[in-house]
This record gives sequence, structure tokens and C-alpha cells, in this order.
Amino acid sequence: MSPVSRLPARALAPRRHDEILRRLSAQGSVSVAELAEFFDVSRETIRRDLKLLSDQGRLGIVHGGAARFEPSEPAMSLRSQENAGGKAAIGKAAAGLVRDGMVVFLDSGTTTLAVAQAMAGLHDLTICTASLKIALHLCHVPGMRVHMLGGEIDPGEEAASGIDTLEVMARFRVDIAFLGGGALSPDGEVTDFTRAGAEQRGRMIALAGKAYFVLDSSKFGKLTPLRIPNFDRAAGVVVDASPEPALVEALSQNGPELIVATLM
Amino acid sequence: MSPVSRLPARALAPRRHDEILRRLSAQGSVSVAELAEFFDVSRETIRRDLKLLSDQGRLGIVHGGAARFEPSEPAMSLRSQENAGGKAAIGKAAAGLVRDGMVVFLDSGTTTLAVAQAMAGLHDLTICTASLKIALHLCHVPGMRVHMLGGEIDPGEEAASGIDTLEVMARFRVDIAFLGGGALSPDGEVTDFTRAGAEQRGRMIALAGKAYFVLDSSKFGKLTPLRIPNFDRAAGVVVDASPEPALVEALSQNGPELIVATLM
DNA sequence: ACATTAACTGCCACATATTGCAACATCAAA
DNA sequence: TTTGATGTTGCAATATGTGGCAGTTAATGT
Repeated sequence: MSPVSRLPARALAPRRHDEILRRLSAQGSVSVAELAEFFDVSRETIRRDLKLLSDQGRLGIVHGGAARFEPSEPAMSLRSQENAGGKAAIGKAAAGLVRDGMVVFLDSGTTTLAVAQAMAGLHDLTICTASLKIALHLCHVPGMRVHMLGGEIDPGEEAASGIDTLEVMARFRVDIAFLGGGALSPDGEVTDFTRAGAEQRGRMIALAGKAYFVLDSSKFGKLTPLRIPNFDRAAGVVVDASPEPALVEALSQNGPELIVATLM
Repeated sequence: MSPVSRLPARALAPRRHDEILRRLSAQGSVSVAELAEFFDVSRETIRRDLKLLSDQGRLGIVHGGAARFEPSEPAMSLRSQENAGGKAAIGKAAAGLVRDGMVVFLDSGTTTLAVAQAMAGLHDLTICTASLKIALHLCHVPGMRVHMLGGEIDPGEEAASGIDTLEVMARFRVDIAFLGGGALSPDGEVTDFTRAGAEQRGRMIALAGKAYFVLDSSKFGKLTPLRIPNFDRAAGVVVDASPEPALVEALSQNGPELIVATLM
């Protein structure tokens, strides 16, 4: 019988392996049938791939597919934080705004860390961050290039800041930025604790194609002293619960879109 | 589409190499067939191009094409467990060379991480490092200022490297530096795996008041391809077991002092 | 400008690797 | 136990890799 028609462009073996590992870290498990269809190869080929990766100790084979060994270690660091569910929802919604191939800036903070963890399923991203934990986490996700911004480390944030950070940041062409913040003030603006932080975030709004703030609901009532420059030019604010109507109204006047994320 | 993507039917060799690398960094992998058709040259020619670029260490060849270089090395988390006792001894001895108030450079690697952990008792240090884990660990130790060097993150090392790293590094006045290495060769020199690594370490020897290599005994017999510039100007080599007499002799001829650390 | 040299390229033959197919063994759930 | 899906293995087909060789092209020196 004549062999099946060969597709002109076929994924190279290592490409498949990367994708398999990426799906694993995103979904926790993969099935042979699903992968075979996705790559348009036979199931045997997929099984051979899985066997190979299993021999390298990078996954475990189960009947019907494969599963990862370490049950999401990253989630651990999040669970210790408060409002973990809300942050996860924000992370998922934020990751949904990202397209393959983009250059992404991730600010420091626990909410942006949740965004980082939700991006495991995406391809070919260039990540630019000043956060040690985000860099450490994302550098192990296949197909992501991580650029760490250098500078003095702030122990509270576990992130770099200062002259070097600002300087190098400006050299990136950033498609989308996710920024943290100190509070969502009653007049519909995101505000910050420190002068340096507000300045850095304002700068990033100007640099990035689109800039989103990610804030969980614990930041709603609060007041912090510094407004963020260029706030009206931000693309949106992603939150995990709907704020008071007055706040929503005020925010809509300012410009940025309000995105309320829910768990599924 | 990018305006760069149009090329004459036939391009000179260096032009092809540029385009290949461009596609590689954009797509993660390239196939021989696809490139041959695009440049309108034979597959052999493309393979020769890839071989050349591979010899320069700029990509990795796989069956059917080439992929971005990600040598599937044993993860750092695995390596750190090997010879833990020896590394701890080295760390303690190395920390003993540091005085309060110094500016300390710490290279990436598992042995230098042990040095970082052993420095907990010291005060008023300024730490300069490219390693994410070292920065994350030391930033929580009271009385230490940590400066993270930025750059592209190498997943295997969990550390920054590249242009930005070298550039910023040079701005520090470093009192003492602790460097890793790939191997301690039989002729009494420390050698390295990669061009970039050797260059960065050689640069640091020149910059630091005193530079010490820290190498555990598993690195003794090995051979790696690149010598480290300025090695004779290093202050010493800290190890956890006495190497063969011939190696000791060779090392003493080269200059650096040999320091054998023991667990007490 | 000319000649010489070195490098590049394509073609060929042969070695190797990857993949799909088919037959058979195993597993898991009803 | 039955049944459908999944895993395993040998084999053949196709794609890819390698080295030698000859023709061509670019680079260099005179």
C-alpha cells in the first residue's frame, strides 16, 4: 500500500520533546492519542518519545500517556501566600492575554508570580523580569528565554531594582507587561508604596505595547502614597473580584479596562 | 511580516548563516529541507553550514535539522547533591578567607552555592553574583547587600550570562572572588566547558583583588576544552581532597596556591 | 589583467536513523 | 470473561547523514 502522504513541514524530534514537556508542566499529564494527533505522527512514535524522556527521568509513563513526577512544586510557593485561589485565577486570565512569540515583562510580586506559573503552556516567549523567583521558575520551562534584569536585590521583594534595572529595561521591545501595585485606590487608580517602584512601573507602561496591572482583592480598600505615572495609558487591570461600583466607575473614567477573573 | 524575510534566490554563505541563526532564535528549530528550499541550495550545503555553526557552539544539530542549544544536562538540583560533604568543607574554608566589609564576587555553580551558605556568619558584605539561587539565598541574610548581575538565564546553571553580565561586572571593585570551573586538568590548570564561561572567569580574575577557584574532587581527573585566561594570576584553588602529587607540582608551578579543605 | 590557489558547491554512492505498519500481547473497565 | 483500547516488537520504506570527487566560484598575489 502506498505510504501516507508526507507532510512537507514536519516537527523535528526535539521540538516534539519540548512540546511534550511543556504540556506536562502545564497540564500535569498528556495522552498518547492526543499527542499523536497534534503532531500528526503515529502513536508508536509518541511512545518512543515518551520512553526516551522517561529514560532521562523527565517524566513517568502511565497507561495511555505520561505524567510528571513532581506534583507542581511551583504551586507550593504560592499556597503559602494568602488568597492563593484569587491569584491563580488572575494568573490564568493574564496568561490568556499572551500570544506565542511575545516579549513579556513580569514585575516582581506574588501575583505576577502566579501569572508566570500560568504561562507554562505557551511557546517561544521571551521573558524579561527583575524577580529572582520568576526567573528561577520560568528558566526551566522549555521554549522560554528568560532575561534577568540586574541590580541591587530588595530582600522583601526578592527582586532587583535601581539604576541598572531601569537602564537595561529600556532596551527591550516589550509586547505585554504585567505589573503589580500597592493598592487600588477609591478613585480608580493603582498606587504604590515607594517612589522607585512607582517610577519603574510608570516607565514600563510607556515602554510596553500593552501594560496590565494584576491586583488581588486584598488590595482594594487600601491607600498607598504614590500615584503611578502614565497610569491612564495602561491597557487594563486584572482582578479576582468585582470592586465596589463607585470604584469601577472611577476606573472606567481613567482609561484602563477592568478584567475580572474567575476560577473556571 | 518582517521586511527582513525576503532574500535573493541565492545568498552568500555568511548571509545564510545569519538567516539560519535568526530563524533559530525565532522558531527554536530549523529543518535542513526547509532551509535548502529557501536558499535554493543542496541539502549538503545546508548541513555543512549547520556543522560549521555547531562547531562554533551556536546551535545544536539534531536529526533533520538543528535546534537551539540546550544540552540536556543533569539538572542543577541533581548536581548539588553530589559530594555534598566535600562541598561543605570547601565552603567553610573559602568563607574563612573573607573579612567583614569586603566586596565578594560569587560565580554560579553548586560549589560556589556552598560557599554562599557558609558565609552566613559574616557581616557587612557586598555580594555580587550572577547566580539566581545564590542571590535568593543571601538576600535574606542580615547585613548583606546583594547585587544581581543581569543577563540571559542559562537554565543549566540557573545563572545569568552574556553581554550585560560582563559589562556590569566590570564596574565593581571586588575584593575577593570565588569561581567555579569545569575541571582541574592534569597540567595543573582549571579549564572550562564553554568559551563564554572561560572568558567571564578570566575577566573576573583580572578584576578582583584575589580570585580563588573552588573545585570539589569530582573535577580532578576530567578534561574540558577551554583554558581560563589569566589563570596564573589567580590567588588559589580550594579543593576538598589532595590531588595526585604530579598535579600538585604542576599547579605550584603555575602560581595559584593550593588549599585543601577538610571536614572537622 | 592574469594566473594561481583556496574555498564552496553539487552529485553520487553508501551508511544510518526515524517512522509507520501489522501482528500479537496486555491492560482496564463493564 | 469479554471487549475495546493500549503497549510491544520485527520489519520494510523513506528520510537523513557522511565522505569522496569534480566542477565552479571567489579571493589573492603578481
